Amino acid sequence: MQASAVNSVRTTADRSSLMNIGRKVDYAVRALSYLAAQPHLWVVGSKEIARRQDIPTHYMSKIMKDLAAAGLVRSRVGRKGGFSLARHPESISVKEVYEAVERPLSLMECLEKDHHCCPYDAVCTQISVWERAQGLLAEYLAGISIGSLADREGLKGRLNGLHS
Amino acid sequence: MQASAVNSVRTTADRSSLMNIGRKVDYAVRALSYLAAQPHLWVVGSKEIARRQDIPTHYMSKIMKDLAAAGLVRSRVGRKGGFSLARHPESISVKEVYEAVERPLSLMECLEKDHHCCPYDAVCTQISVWERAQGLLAEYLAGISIGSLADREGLKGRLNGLHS
DNA sequence: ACAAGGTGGATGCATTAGGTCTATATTTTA
DNA sequence: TAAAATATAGACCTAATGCATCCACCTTGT
Repeated sequence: MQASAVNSVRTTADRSSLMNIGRKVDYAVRALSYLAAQPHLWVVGSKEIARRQDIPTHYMSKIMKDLAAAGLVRSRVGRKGGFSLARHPESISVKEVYEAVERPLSLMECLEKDHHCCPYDAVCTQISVWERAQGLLAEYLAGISIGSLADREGLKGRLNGLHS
Repeated sequence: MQASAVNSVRTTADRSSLMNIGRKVDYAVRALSYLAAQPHLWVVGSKEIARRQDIPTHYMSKIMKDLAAAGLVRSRVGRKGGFSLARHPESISVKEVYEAVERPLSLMECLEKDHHCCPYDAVCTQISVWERAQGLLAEYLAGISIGSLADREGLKGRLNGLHS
């Protein structure tokens, strides 16, 4: 009788989380992509987003909270409530989304400002390598907008479209 | 009288492993950097590497095993045994090192060949983004050689050098 | 008033990161 | 040949993390 039946189809076969973008970011991008394709300021309920993009319902609530806290979406509480983008879709980058739900992009602790991760940072030969790698990544992701990923139908809809 | 006293000075304050290069890779690069600065085919015992680069001794043994299995170092068993680079330092890339001790560089499961991580890959809007990001990263890391990171003295030695 | 929504937080579980230890096989050298 | 120093193989341990689920509460439209 309720929408809880389907859920994520993924197997538990997660291999490593090192150097991996997590599901949280995946889900966040999916959700925002869906919102990005709606009419301006259109409010969409979380159930709808979750269903169309196949995101675990309750988990997404937490994610949307993060996105709201970061100022990427606006939420409306109460009946007929839901979410809408708080900014122009073209102005929201994937890097921002990542940092909204995860943390500032950082390939190693050493690279975090004022973190002084290990006593050797003054003489470390690798720091500059990871720093540059991280810079490349950040620059690229900052250049990709949610607008460019807009998805009016949602994954489910488009997948079924292929089948028909 | 023994080398076991110091160990890693890092606090336990690891934050997240998502999108993080792990310590294993850090240690592997340190070890290879040290070997890269030795005379050609010079054999160095693991105790010495561990001491000079401040790597947990037993943990490093496991790492060296991976590096040997990947053909990056040659090992010599028995007394006076140890490790030496199996290839020219300039020909060993950081990407290879990463993949020797960790796994093939992959930002998301979806990107792994033939993994078919989720039912939506055919209609996914984000895959190409992560694919390109991963490509940039891989390309950059493939261009950095262990030779360019060679460290004759090791972190400890060079740090003390600064103090004097 | 009440139902449909978001908010905030407690809780849970499987896996991984990171590391230690021991037993064994191999080689040098005394 | 015995002993010492080394790598190898793998079992084992622990805290933290990833990925959720659930619930009690507060807001708002009808």
